[in-house]
Amino acid sequence: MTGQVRTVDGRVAGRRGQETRQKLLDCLREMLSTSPYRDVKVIDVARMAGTSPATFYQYFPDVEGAVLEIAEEMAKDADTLKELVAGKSWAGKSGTTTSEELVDGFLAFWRKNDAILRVVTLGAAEGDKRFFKIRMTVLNAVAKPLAEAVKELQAKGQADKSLDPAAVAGSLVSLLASAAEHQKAFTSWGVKVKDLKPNLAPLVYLGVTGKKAPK
Amino acid sequence: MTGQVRTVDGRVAGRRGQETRQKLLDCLREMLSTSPYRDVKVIDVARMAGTSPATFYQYFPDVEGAVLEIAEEMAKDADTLKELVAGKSWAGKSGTTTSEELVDGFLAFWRKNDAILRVVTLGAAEGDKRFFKIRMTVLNAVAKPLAEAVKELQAKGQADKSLDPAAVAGSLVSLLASAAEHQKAFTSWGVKVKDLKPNLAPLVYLGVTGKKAPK
DNA sequence: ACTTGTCCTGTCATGCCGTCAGCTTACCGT
DNA sequence: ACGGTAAGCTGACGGCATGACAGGACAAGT
Repeated sequence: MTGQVRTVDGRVAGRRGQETRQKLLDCLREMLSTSPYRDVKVIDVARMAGTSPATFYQYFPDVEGAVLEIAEEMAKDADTLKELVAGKSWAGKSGTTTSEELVDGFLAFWRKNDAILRVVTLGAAEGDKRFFKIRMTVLNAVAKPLAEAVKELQAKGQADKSLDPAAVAGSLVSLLASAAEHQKAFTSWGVKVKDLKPNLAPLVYLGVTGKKAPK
Repeated sequence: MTGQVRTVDGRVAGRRGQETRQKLLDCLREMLSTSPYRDVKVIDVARMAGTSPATFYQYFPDVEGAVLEIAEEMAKDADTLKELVAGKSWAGKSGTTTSEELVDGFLAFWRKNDAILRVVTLGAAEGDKRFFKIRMTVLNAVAKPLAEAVKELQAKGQADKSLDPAAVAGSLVSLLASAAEHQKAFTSWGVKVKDLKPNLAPLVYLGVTGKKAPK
């Protein structure tokens, strides 16, 4: 179903080939987290993988193509983020717990994938549809269930109905993404990294429920 | 005092030189808004400016150096953002107006400079101190006075004192920046561009005052 | 050992990078 | 008007990355 892995010139990749391919992806990932995206060169990736540039071009059309591969892998992984929101309660103190766990889980995911997410974010901002779609997959993993939660609270009359649930959820997820990507900014505002969660969680709670977080 | 403009090899730039330099910057700016950052080449900028690559290198060490120049210019411009918050009232309905004007002004600024801000954001995320500083200058133009406003409200007992004003202000500014940079994301959530302001403004109000926005 | 298809790399044409020497142009004092 | 001086620009060049291809190495089955 998922079609075998293929080289650029159409051959199917065997065991050894897939290993090489994977090694190239791993090295590229490593490279992305140590050099500016603009400076990542095929030749460096190939060197690090102990192979030649020609080999790289056998498996990927260019650096961007390989980056997309890594990004898609990560997007699959983002599915686990759904469970941070789906089926969770926002009532009273358990709502506080929910928001804290959401912030924590989201920040952890971003931190784990920060290098690739940086590139995805850039690509999306530049209007590249493929990167945009990947970014939306990640954000939606949280935003969709979050919007559902807001809608339910509104239906129960426990939240401000004048707000669009999708907009609220989207805003909160954007906030989390931005905070995760630029943690250093908060540090320079005097907010220590370990204080990030206690400061963001009440805002999430506030956004979802429209009420101050209970003690 | 502000030292004249100098070429890379130390000559002082005269009238004609400054014109060329400026033309190169303008073309680079244009280029950034039409091509992915990774694909912006010195030779293209030079061609567009009707000059040669060698001339480019006379005024800038490399593409990044020229980008920094553009970014610094923009950062100066960001000073006007202060007035969106400084001295504004958050009481009752005038608070609604304040938050709406803030959202509007901020989004407009970001839209106007989106290409260069994209690169600045990337550079900052990659840990480049020069880009980080520029980004903070822009964000602080809003975040600092906003934190002041929150602090004052807290002092008057009109806002939740358990939250760090700097963290709240930083979060809200991050949210605005993220929303501005990824307006298309909201569109894909079914939030039209013109609905962005009415949806973000109440959140800002909510974040600052801790209360639901009045009608 | 031979065949077959996968896998890798040497090599090459092309194009961008970044530098330098040297030519042209503008400005200034006399 | 004229020459001197510094600013301004570019052609040319070595170096390196890109991307394509053909051919050799290798593994597996017969």
